[in-house]
Amino acid sequence: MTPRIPVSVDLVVLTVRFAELCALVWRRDRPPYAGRWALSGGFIHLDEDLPAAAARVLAERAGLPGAPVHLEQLRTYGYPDRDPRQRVLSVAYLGLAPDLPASTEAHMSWRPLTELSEMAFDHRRIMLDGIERARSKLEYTSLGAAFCPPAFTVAELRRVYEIVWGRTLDPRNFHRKVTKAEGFLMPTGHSTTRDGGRPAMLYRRGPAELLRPPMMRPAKDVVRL
Amino acid sequence: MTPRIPVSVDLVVLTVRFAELCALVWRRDRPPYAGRWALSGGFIHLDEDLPAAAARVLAERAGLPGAPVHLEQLRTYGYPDRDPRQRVLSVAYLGLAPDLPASTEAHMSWRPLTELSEMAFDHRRIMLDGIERARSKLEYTSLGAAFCPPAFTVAELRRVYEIVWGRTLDPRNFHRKVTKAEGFLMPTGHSTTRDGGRPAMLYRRGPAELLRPPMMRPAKDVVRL
DNA sequence: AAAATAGTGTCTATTAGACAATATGCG
DNA sequence: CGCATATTGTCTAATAGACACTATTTT
Repeated sequence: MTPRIPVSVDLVVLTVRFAELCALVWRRDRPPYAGRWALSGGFIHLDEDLPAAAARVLAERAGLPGAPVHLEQLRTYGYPDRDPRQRVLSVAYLGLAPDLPASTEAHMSWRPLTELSEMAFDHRRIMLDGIERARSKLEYTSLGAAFCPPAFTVAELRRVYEIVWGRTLDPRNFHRKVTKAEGFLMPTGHSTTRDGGRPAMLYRRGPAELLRPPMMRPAKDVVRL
Repeated sequence: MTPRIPVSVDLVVLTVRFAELCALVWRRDRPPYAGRWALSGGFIHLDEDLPAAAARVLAERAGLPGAPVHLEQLRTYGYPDRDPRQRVLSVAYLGLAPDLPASTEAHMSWRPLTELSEMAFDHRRIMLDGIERARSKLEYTSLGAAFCPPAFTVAELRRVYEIVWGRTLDPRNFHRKVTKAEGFLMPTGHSTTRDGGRPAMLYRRGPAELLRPPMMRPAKDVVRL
């Protein structure tokens, strides 16, 4: 007889708003961990693929149906006591989103990391793993643009990097790096003054997914979480 | 009622032998997929942590108890039809091992990739994901040494890189890179002539896990699998 | 000595890091 | 104009890629 285990999908959905890295969470209203912040999650259905379950949780539980969120599998958490009621295996997904309104209907809200020191279950560990994945993916992929609106300026992209990495970056060197990286940015032909000052060119995400050579975080930030 | 699913752990254990990248596999002797190569795996026990399950499968099913194998979680595969008998969720682990004898008792053998074009279930996809993980980890970590014996020469480490990446590397530039990388190699004070020619210094793995800046694969190999 | 492999050095191209100067909007 | 931000450019340091040379063993 093979042991069978309940399996859930939990989502670490990150965005950048008000110059802070925020996660999409809700406040539990019943035990266990009543009053603590929790990631959105749900049990997978018996005939459901994992990416489909993640998309469903994003739409139904996280309240972001159809939103342009980059979703990728993060890792699986299976420590037997992670849920005190019963053993639950959790396949965590990482979502990177532009600054979208949180669904009040789904009781979700964006909270900066500083407010999330106490979370339900092992959700803080999962969230920290997601943040570290996001930080390292900005180094060697073009995923930083997933935090931006469809058309964005180089400075807006730079602020994403600065906030996710927690370091200021030289605007001129950053500009050189991303505009010279083949396929990272596609000019839209338009510009905007929404950031003040001289109008900035607007770009869309290009087809390139990898950044070669990578843009390394300044060494100070390489410390483990 | 929450749906419960059987969960297995499958192991992609890789090594370098006879100048080839090899995976540890066994030949299935019953349906489904009778006669095909399969990864070692097993169902997780009800009270067992995932790393513990992976270690147990490595010892009992893969026949490598106590062997110095680097194990890390790879990813989770959950497509409903991946096992035709019943839905099984598989948490895959990647193992990197030195050239160890395969256990005949466990009916395991090391097979080069070229022999593994047809495998049971989705094991080829899992194995390819493991290989891609290994290839990319060689770029930015010191894990190449996990394929080597406890004491090894720079040339032996270089051959690991060459075989895993499928590219020849310049011996002098490689030597400079790894010997100047802080904490990658620790001199043992001994040397060996087992590779012929002038005696080579023997090193042990150093404490560093990350290689900064990374050693990038030549661009030709960056293509997706 | 010849062959084989290890290890060091040198030159150059590329890239990152620091920083100056110019451009173009707005109030 | 004066201010804010964008964009281009320049100089320098670090690193990678290409390649020559010397060192130390075995046969």
